[in-house]
Parts: sequence; structure tokens; C-alpha cells
Amino acid sequence: MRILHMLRGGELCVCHIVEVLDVPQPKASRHLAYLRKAGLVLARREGRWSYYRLAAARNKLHESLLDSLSYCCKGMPELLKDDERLGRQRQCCD
Amino acid sequence: MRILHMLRGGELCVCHIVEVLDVPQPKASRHLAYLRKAGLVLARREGRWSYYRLAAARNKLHESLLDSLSYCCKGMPELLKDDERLGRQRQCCD
DNA sequence: GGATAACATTCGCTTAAACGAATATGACAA
DNA sequence: TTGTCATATTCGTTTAAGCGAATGTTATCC
Repeated sequence: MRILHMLRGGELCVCHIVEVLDVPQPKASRHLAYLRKAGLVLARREGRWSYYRLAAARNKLHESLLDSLSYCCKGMPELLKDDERLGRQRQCCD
Repeated sequence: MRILHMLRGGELCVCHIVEVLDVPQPKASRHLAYLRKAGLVLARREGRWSYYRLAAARNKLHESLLDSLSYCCKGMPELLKDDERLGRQRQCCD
């Protein structure tokens, strides 16, 4: 959920995601794999870096999930903090 | 989630909830207790029957959750079926 | 080609969610 | 006061989620 929420704003590389979530790298990677296998995110490799983005909706339910990402998460403290941390980080890795 | 979603339309008695969910009574009752303890629903006793309804939002997050109930659940197959079954049942227990 | 950096995967374990079966409670009815 | 109906709770087990630590892979740089 935190990852999907972060990706609303567009593509991010794994190092960003790891830093913002503040979790061990393998943990982030594992969860990215879950999301990939569920068809919710797409990965793009560029040299040593991997970039992830939200996948386009493939059905009604998926569409509703994407719509919900901003709408429903309003006020979840952890997600708000993620947003902040992400704001302070839009520079490296590009 | 299924219970909260059902209660959008207003108060329901436990027997309705059990029938629509199509689960054993103790299971429904247990989950109703979880929701009660979380402050998400309120119970009202009337003779042998108990009626449950959504609690009014107590903070921003709660408010967002309530808003989300209709919005985010669009297209979840199980919830759609619950809606149907509920429609066919608005008569007994009143 | 060896070292390193970025990311991914696997395995075994821990923790927590979810459940069924049994039992309890509380109200009403005979 | 006993029985029954609607609902609630408890307990022990099953099932699944989540994680850390170790290891694997792939690309780049010297």
C-alpha cells in the first residue's frame, strides 16, 4: 500500500523507495515482487537501476483501486510521512 | 469490510447480517465485536435482537474510511453479491 | 577478469489473523 | 422454572502473512 501510494506521482527507482519506506532493501524488493506478480506495477531496468511505476488498470476493480489510492488514503499518518520524505528526495538517482 | 459495506444503507439486525454474509453465526458475531471494539459500529439491543449501525466518524481517518466504503469498493465481486442478497431481504426481522 | 553496486530471490522462522466447536448470556414465552 | 431463541464469548488449533539473514544475479567500472 505504501509503495502504491508513493508511485501515484510517477516512476521511482528502488533506492528511492527503500529510503522513503525506511526498510531493508530485500524487504522492499520482496514487496515490489508481490506487486509485480499481481500486475499492479511495472518495472523497467536501466543499467544498474530499476524503476517502478503503476500499471494501467486492466479491469473495473483495478481501476477502482487506482482511483482509491489518493482518495482513500487521506489521513493515514504513515502515508503522509512517506509523502513528506519523498518530497525531500526528488533529486538523486536521475 | 463486508459488514461495514452492508451497513452503509443503515441499521441491520444480526440475523440479516448472518444470512447475507452466509457464514456461521459465531463468526459474524465475533467480527461484529471486532468492529465494535474498534469504534466503527454501534450496537443497539431490542429484546432478543441486536441491531448494528455505522458509528459516526471520530477523526479524519475514520471519516476517510467511511467515505471510502462506497467509493473504493466499487467492483469487488463479493460486495456486489452481498448487495444483491441484501436487496432480496429487506423484509423480515422488523 | 575481479571488485563493487543495485537489486532480486530463497529459506526457515515468527507473528498474527481467522476459524470451528463448544459454551455462555440474556430475553422472552409457556 | 424450564425451555427456547437470538446473540456473544472463549479456547485451542489452523492458516497465512511478514520478516531477517543469507545468497544469487546482473551490470558497470577499473
